[in-house]
Amino acid sequence: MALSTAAPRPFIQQQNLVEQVADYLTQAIIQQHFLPGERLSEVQLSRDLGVSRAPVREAARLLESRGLLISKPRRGFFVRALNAVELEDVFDLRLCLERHAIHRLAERYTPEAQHALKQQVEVLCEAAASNDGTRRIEEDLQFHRLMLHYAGNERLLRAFDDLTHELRLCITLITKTHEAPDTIATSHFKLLDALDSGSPAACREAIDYHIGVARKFVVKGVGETGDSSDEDSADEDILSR
Amino acid sequence: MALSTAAPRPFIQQQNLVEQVADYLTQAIIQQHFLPGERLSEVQLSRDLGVSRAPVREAARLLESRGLLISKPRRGFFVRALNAVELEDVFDLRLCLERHAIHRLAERYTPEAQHALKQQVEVLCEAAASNDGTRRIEEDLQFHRLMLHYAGNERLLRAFDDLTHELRLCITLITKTHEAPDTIATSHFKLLDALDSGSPAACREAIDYHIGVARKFVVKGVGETGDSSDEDSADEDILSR
DNA sequence: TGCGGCAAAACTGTCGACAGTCGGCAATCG
DNA sequence: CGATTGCCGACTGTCGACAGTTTTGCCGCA
Repeated sequence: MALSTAAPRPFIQQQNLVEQVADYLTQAIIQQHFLPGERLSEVQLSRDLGVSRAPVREAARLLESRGLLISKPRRGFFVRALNAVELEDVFDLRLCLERHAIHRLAERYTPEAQHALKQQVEVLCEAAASNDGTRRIEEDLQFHRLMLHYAGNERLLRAFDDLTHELRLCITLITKTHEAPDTIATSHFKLLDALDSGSPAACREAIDYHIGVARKFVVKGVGETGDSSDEDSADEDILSR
Repeated sequence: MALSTAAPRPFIQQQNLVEQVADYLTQAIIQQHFLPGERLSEVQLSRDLGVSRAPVREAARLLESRGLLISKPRRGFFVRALNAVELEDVFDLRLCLERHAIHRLAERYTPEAQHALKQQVEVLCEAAASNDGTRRIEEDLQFHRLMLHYAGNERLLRAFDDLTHELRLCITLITKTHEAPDTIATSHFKLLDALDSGSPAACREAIDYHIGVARKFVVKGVGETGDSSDEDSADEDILSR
């Protein structure tokens, strides 16, 4: 577990078309170039991107597994639209994961982890002062990702990453109702303090407060806006194992 | 939210080729027809199943997102092999999810949920008496799935389902070291009692004990057997956001 | 003017094919 | 005899095409 900071990747920049298309689609979705509920035409995307339909389909499947798209048989792919309930569920799960992570982290709080988190808070504060709302949120998420990482459970981290993908679905909504810069800073400093104290109760309280504030801001922003479109599905595939 | 116990699937046999291939691959993997670490040839699968490579590729991507396969660029798909650490992580995350779920469930414990869970425990006891190890585990998982379902968070349920897919990866290992039939029964009755009591502490204690026992059995079964093959990956894609 | 039905267009699901790449094997050189 | 290099086979990544289905737009009719 050395401090592998440098990325060993960019020897040659030959990544799959699938990944490229997936990245493009992800960016397009979170920047709302494709609106929630909108249908994505495979052929049109193929034409626009200058590739065939196969990579587009596979990229779309990838994004479906990440919760950014939804496929309906014989109908194609649609941009996922989170309604208020689904968003509440997302934050509830996030609370579940982060509670667990911060407890684990408190048990194995190395100086390395402490340093990395403090540094990220500084970056976060810097970003918070800027006007780039997306960057603010990304740095915020990165701080939490670091927490999950140093919690020492790869699978837990993956579950968190899956969640953040869905969170990014309504990132533009979040930017509008995000906390004030100084609130962000103090809120994260509280997390650091709780970790320094090593008290499980303090950690839980800090993370509960933190997620609670974020949830309040986001859910407030959604309201009735991003409702799940024309879903006629009452409760379909529930319990089908 | 009616009690839809029966599987609503097999109405018409005409589901996507992708799903059919995915189901076939899933079954083949958990029945160890494909061994962990084994490479899957797309063309061979296409020939064997009588379909073209496109559905096979998409199904493989689906299973990759579920953690059953791993794709290496230009190399193809390989059956995922969980090592001891990864399995520990899986059980740690499962504990995290189920703790949260049982707390939520205790807060909204309806007679309907109570009835469904009791019924499932009966099915489970019946299965436990049989010799079908796979069925025992499936009914066990189904009980927990019901708990997650009645916890009232769809996203939480999805995270759990993702986990169980990975759990099924070593289902044959689990069957060999699974708990004794009567132990299974009492262990689940304890969960029901804790829920009936409505005490968060009791719920937490019951679920911790329950998962802990399961973890012990499974991890013991893995030991050095299912190690992650020739993974030269020290710590690659960590922290690459 | 509004509505229902029909035909055409567009789209998805699936297929076979081609090119670039990777791994293994053999021949060659030190 | 061991290591290196070039070649060959197999396979993946990508493409264009076809069939069946869904959607759309138009036309006739009330």
